[in-house]
Amino acid sequence: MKTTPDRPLDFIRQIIAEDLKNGKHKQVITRFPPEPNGFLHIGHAKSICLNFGIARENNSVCHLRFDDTNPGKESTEYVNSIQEDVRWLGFDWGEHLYYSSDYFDKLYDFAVQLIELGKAYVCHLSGEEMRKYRGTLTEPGKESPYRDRSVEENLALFTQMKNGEIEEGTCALRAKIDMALPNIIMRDPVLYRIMKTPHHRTGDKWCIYPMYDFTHCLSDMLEKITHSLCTLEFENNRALYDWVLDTLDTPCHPQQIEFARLNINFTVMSKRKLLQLVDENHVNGWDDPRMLTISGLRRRGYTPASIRNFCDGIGIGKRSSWIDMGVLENAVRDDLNVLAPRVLGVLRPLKVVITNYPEEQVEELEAQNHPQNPEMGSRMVPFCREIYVEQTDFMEDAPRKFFRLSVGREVRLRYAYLITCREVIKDEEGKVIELRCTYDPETRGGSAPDGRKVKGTIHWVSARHALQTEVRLYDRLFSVENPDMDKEKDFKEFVNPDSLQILENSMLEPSLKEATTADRFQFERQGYFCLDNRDSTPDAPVFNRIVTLRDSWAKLTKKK
RNA sequence: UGGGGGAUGGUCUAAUGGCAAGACAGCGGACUCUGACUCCGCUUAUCGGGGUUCGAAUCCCUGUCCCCCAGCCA
Repeated sequence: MKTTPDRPLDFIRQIIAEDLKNGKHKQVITRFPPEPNGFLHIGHAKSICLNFGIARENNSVCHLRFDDTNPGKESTEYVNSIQEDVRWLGFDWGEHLYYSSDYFDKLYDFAVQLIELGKAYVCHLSGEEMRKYRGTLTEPGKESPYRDRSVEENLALFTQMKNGEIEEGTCALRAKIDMALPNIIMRDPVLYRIMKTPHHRTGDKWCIYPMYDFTHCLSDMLEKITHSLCTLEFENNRALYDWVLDTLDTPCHPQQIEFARLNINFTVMSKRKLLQLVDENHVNGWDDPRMLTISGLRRRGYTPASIRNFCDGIGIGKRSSWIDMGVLENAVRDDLNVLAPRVLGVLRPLKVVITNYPEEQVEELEAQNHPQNPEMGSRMVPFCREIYVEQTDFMEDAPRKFFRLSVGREVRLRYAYLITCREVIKDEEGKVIELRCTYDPETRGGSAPDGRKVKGTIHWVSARHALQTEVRLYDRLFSVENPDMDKEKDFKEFVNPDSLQILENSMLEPSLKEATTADRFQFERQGYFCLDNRDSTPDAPVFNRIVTLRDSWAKLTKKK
């Protein structure tokens, strides 16, 4: 993994480098603060790589902190999946696992302090009323009639709130700032609300819970975070972050810095929308291989390194941007190209009978596991009279540049023989169901002693030895670049109906019987594949296509 | 409309007063027992208008466009 980037620092790393250089900080501490209310997705991966990456580059630590201040939406199921995902991505928080809920006692004390300072009050405005009092973008708000309660009264009321003596929704603790400020966030924001909901960690202990803006800055401060990195939509909240820390006169004051969140085209990124896709069965769960959740990517076959490389490659900036899905796909290809052993697998089989090959004969032919890397060795693949080739590798009326099978044309069977197509067998409906070919016994291994050039090489599998499997081909989940763009239509109307294609009759070379869920393969000329970690069984293997190979032939034919 | 941010090829990122660079995409070519990989070449950008300066993507003024904020969500 890269620890010293060979490119210029992004603006956040520049700030940090400067802070270190001028002695503002001796070491940096960052944090990744997910709310445990859903599964992590590729957008979180960007933040994880940033925060843990910065810590690693500076020989420091990044805290994992669950921001669990809204018990109705949060659960330990999510806590566990988030830890698994961060670890899988290759990061380690060491001893530094924290929960905002660990700070509830301290947070409560800080709230009391604020009241004593005359900087917070208990407000009995209803939600509806509070909205009216808040004003609008252009008009200032009005002060709450409860704003000038005495410190004693506020203290007493806040204690009652804490003790469960007040019903949910009847009042809330608010900061006393300024109802006329143009930044609406600062118009006496709510700090604590009553919620008689048990918490997944603190149980029934609390019936008041602190709001994000109050919790986050103080949690950062308690953990001595130096740089608190978050996304752009929190820019307005920074004023409140700073206000809380300034008025409480805390021993340290972390710096919040905002960066642009990740957007990728042909997908949606918000937890809310991902949840809808799951709940309404547009996909099969959070870990559906078409989902850009970490668990979905893992199941799809993406490597942690490919996701890290992707995140490092897209950069950190402040302008909202859209990354092309192709960049993500390219990141796995790059990684797998080096790592993945090559095998032969026929996705859509077409039977070929080699008429001049002895009926009972079987040959074992040597095949390289990775032509660019001889150290990965070789294996033996069986060959016999009947084989399968890819349906798309045969064409009846083939154009001149189609370097594959057609009557009268000669191609090379990868690592095997040169064969020539002699005859096409069709069923009653005219569908091609079999090819009759002859082979040249002099070309064993794939090269012709007379030196004749054969342009096309195709993959094949011995019919007698083939491993028959299910293969799942995935395509982009949405058929438009930005599913959210159309305000008239729901984003789910743009789900790509062909995003999952199941092939039940694929024929793979027999060595794949040994495959495990840890393996990833390149099916030559097709793409990268792995065993599905959920549905595959030893008796009925299921392979997922991680990503296709680049296909300049497909590109060419599409153009015409 | 008040406030907070942002604008560099098709996309993303760099250049921090001194030759606008890289990646992805695209196009063309070389190589090839994977139409893959690799390699070579090419097309394409500083939001508009003023100003400061020998020199501006960068500094100043001005305009335009885009994003965020009116949850007792985070």
